[in-house]
Amino acid sequence: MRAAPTILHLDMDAFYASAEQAAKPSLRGKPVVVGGLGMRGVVATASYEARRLGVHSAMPMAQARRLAPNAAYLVPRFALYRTVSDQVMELLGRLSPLVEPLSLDEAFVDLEAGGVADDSASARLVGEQLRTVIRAVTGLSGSVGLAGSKMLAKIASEEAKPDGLLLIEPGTERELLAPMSVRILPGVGPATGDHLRRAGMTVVSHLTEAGEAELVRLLGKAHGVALHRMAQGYDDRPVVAERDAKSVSVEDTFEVDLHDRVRVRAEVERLAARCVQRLRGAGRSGRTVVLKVRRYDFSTLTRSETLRGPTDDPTVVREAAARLLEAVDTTGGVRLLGVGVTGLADFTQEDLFAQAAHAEQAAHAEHAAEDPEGADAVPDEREGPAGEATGAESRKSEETSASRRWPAGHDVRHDVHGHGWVQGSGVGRVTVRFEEPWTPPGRVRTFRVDDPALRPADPLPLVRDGEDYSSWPASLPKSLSGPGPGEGDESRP
DNA sequence: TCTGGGGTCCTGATCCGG
DNA sequence: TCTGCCGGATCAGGACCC
Repeated sequence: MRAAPTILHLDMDAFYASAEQAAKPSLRGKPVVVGGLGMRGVVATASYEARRLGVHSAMPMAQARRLAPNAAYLVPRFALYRTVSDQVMELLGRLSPLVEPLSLDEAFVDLEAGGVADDSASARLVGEQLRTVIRAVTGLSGSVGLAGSKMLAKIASEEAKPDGLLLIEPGTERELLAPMSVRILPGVGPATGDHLRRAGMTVVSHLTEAGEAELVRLLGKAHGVALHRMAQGYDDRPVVAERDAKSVSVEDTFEVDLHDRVRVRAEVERLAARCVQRLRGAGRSGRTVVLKVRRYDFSTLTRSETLRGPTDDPTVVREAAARLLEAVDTTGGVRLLGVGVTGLADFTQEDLFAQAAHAEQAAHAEHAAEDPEGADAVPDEREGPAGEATGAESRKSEETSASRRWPAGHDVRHDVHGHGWVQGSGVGRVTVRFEEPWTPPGRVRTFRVDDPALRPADPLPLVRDGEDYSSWPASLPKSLSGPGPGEGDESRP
């Protein structure tokens, strides 16, 4: 175990919801819920105001609406979140070459590898500066955990939330962990948590007392050994800067269960095309095609087929997925379909067999009728912000064209009233609130959905004319053995 | 009242070849 | 030729994570 707490874990607070509040002044201080708005949507992120009402991630949207009927409900805008995430990751990259992003809003940083910290004091200084700079650049708050390992750094940031920093001093790990719920350990979810609880183990100290042999007996080799180590605070997983994806998949849950076999087949073909599009976008090919089917009763099954070589040919993947579907009983209804590819290889290793098959097929039929690039993966109406977030929704739900063109929360611009966002739409009308991230809460107006003066718009940056942090963290002491940083943890760059 | 989408990793069963 | 053993590949499912 390393001595110094120089692994940093950053976790942006209620990221999607906070970004929406930053973009929409009228929502600040109010409960905001971001997630799928359809009948079968779930909560992706709830603002802290909404959490106080009992709303949390992964909760069915219908339940959230009952708990917080007056909250603002918005569809996710990944383009905006990715922009903010890129800004944050760029700042982290200035601290160290070893940055491991876990998602859009979370990452590990090895500060020692970056030469910016080698003890508690210097690590804390970097952490506090980072929080300050992130707030200045993005307008959002993030919580920082610092410890000697990834597991503890993550636990620390969790404990620091929201908008805080916690450093776990070396030597204090075990007593800190001892009284905590077993659920804080990575790898302990609902099932394992239940399992352990039935064996009388609810807190971390119970795990260390039980011993490795007992945990292996209960949970199996890999899980048992790993958990026993984690419970003692041991975790030597390194921060890994880049890791290759091992699979690519797409899936859709349908607003209403599918019963028509023809429709099911058509959806599988569509998903296969989308999957290949993503695969090609990543410059990869894959060898194993996986079909996923969730039935009406939520039981899920997968079927897979391994080809003789990696492929990125839409025809090959589509046909494999179709074959797999033939072996699945879908009577009773299908709730979800998914198509994935694993066993990824580099794009250059073209599957000769598939190439030959495709060439042969092309020779037989003029394929003007269908586009092998997967044109049917592109939603019918691509104009406007409805494209990315709700393209799939629009085809499978009964939504009106109004809600398709004007998704809740998306930005718009009006010739007369300026920049705003869609508060709601329906029965031929769209309601817009006109405000910008740096204005006071704005006015609400309603228009016809086909008002020519109203157009979709790109998100605005969340911060305007921020301070210049382009030289950060140059002000940090390069020589860590020198006089060292000041005691204050609020030293601004 | 229900339970998203995109991933990772592990386990156990089965098959196959040496 | 038969049998047993072993290891690798494949397949399906489950748990977990954000």
